[in-house]
Formats: sequence, structure tokens, C-alpha cells
Amino acid sequence: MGECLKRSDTREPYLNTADVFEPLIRRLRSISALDQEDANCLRAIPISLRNLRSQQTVLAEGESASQSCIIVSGYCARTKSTAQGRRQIVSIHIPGEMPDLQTLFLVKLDHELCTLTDVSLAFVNHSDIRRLCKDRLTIRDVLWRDTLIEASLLREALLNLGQRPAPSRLAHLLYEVRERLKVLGLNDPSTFEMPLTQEQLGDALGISWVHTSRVVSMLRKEGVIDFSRGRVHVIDEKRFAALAEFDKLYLHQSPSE
DNA sequence: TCATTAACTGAGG
DNA sequence: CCTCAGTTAATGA
Repeated sequence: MGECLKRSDTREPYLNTADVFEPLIRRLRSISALDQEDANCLRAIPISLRNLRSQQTVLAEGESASQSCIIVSGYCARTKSTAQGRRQIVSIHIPGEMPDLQTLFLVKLDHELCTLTDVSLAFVNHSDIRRLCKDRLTIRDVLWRDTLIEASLLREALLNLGQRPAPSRLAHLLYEVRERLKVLGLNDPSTFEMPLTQEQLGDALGISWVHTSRVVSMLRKEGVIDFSRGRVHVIDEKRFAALAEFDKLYLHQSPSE
């Protein structure tokens, strides 16, 4: 699988636990000016690592927590389901993100947090995050900014789901994931890891898995992208971007603006 | 287990 | 009448 997604040894994955924070620090630096001292304070937070298999629940709806996690490797999703059991993936999360940071202030989780692939998660205590926010205002501010940006991503996802046709919807989702991966150091943007099953993809796009397969094979036949075994290859960059209608303003990646 | 494809269906423009 | 998308089912990897 992917270079940035998996480590082979799951028992003793990191000799240096500070490594765990690098994707997070890269991400926060892409949206704000963190100095060396801020980064070191983050690296000093105690963590406990947990490895989970694909399709597991990290936190169920209604649960509370005294810790939040940083995704070290693998992809997670936040989901909500109807009473009839139809599932919507509300957001997809990649390494360096803290998908359950909200439990710091919203006591009971209003959705489920689950794994889409095998993942490694680093859990940090709420008390440590609170202390850090009190001591280092730049960190407090960047976490605030990060959650506002997350709300912006949700608005974009809502537009995508409600108003774009399925091929554009898929293209936009893939384009966004690629933009977010770039921050972590994606050297060749013509190919990237997207290890979701088509059923998971369908749950994120609001279409059935059969239709997901149709749309994927349509884009393949059209020569826009190739997508197999969890990896996307962009064949025609121009048409990919046009189809996605991608405008990265909503990612708010320039720290100064 | 996951992906592909065909056939049929209905909604809606 | 055409396009999109859900369902069902058969089949392949």
C-alpha cells in the first residue's frame, strides 16, 4: 500500500514518538505560522498509540472521551446514519488530522468516527491540549483556525453532494484529498493513495456502490483518471481539474490570509 | 470480499 | 425521449 499510509511493524512502530506529530505539524504550518518552539511543545505531548483494523469504530455516537486522536497513518471517516441504516460519510480524514478534537468541547459525539483502512492513531489527553492552549497562544489560535477550516470543508462537501453530478462529485472529492495529501509531502501529484472501497466511496458521494463503479469506469474510459487497487492516477490533469471545478480558496492554506 | 457489467426500472428534465 | 441513478443478479479477480 502507500508509502505514507502504512508501516509494516505494528507492535513497535516508532522509536521516537515525536515522529508521530510530524504530519500534524506540517498541516498546521500550512495554515499558520508555527515557530520551532511551538512545534517542540507539540512533540513533547505524551501519546499512546493504538492500531486499528479497517472498518472499526473508534468512537460511537453518544460517546464521550478524555482523549483525542491524531491520525498517524491510514484514513478515517466521520459518519452518520439514518434510522433505516443508510450511511453517509460526512468527512474523510487523513494522517495529521484530529477528527475527534471536538470532544474537547462537545461532550457527547454527535456522529460515529470509524476507520476506512488499517490505521495507527496517537491519543493525547484533553488535559494536555488544554494546558498547551493556555501556555501557547499560537497553538490555541491554530487549532481554532483548523476547526474553522474544517467547517469550510463541510460547506464545500455539502455543495458537492447537493449540486454536482456524480462524475464531478467524485472528481472533486479526489481532488480535495490530493490537495490535502500535498501538504504532507506528496512528491508526484499525478498519483496518490485512495484506499477506499467503492462502497465507502459511494457512502461519501451519496450514490450506490454499483453507480460508483459505473462512474469510476466512465472516467477511466474517458481517459481522465485511472483508479484501481486503492490508487488514483491522474491521466488528464486539465479535464480532472475542470470536472472537479476545484477552487482551493476554501482550504485556506495560506497562513497569512 | 470487492469490482464489473448488463438488464431493467423509475424519476425528472 | 434522454440522462441519471437505484436495484438485482451474474460473473470475475
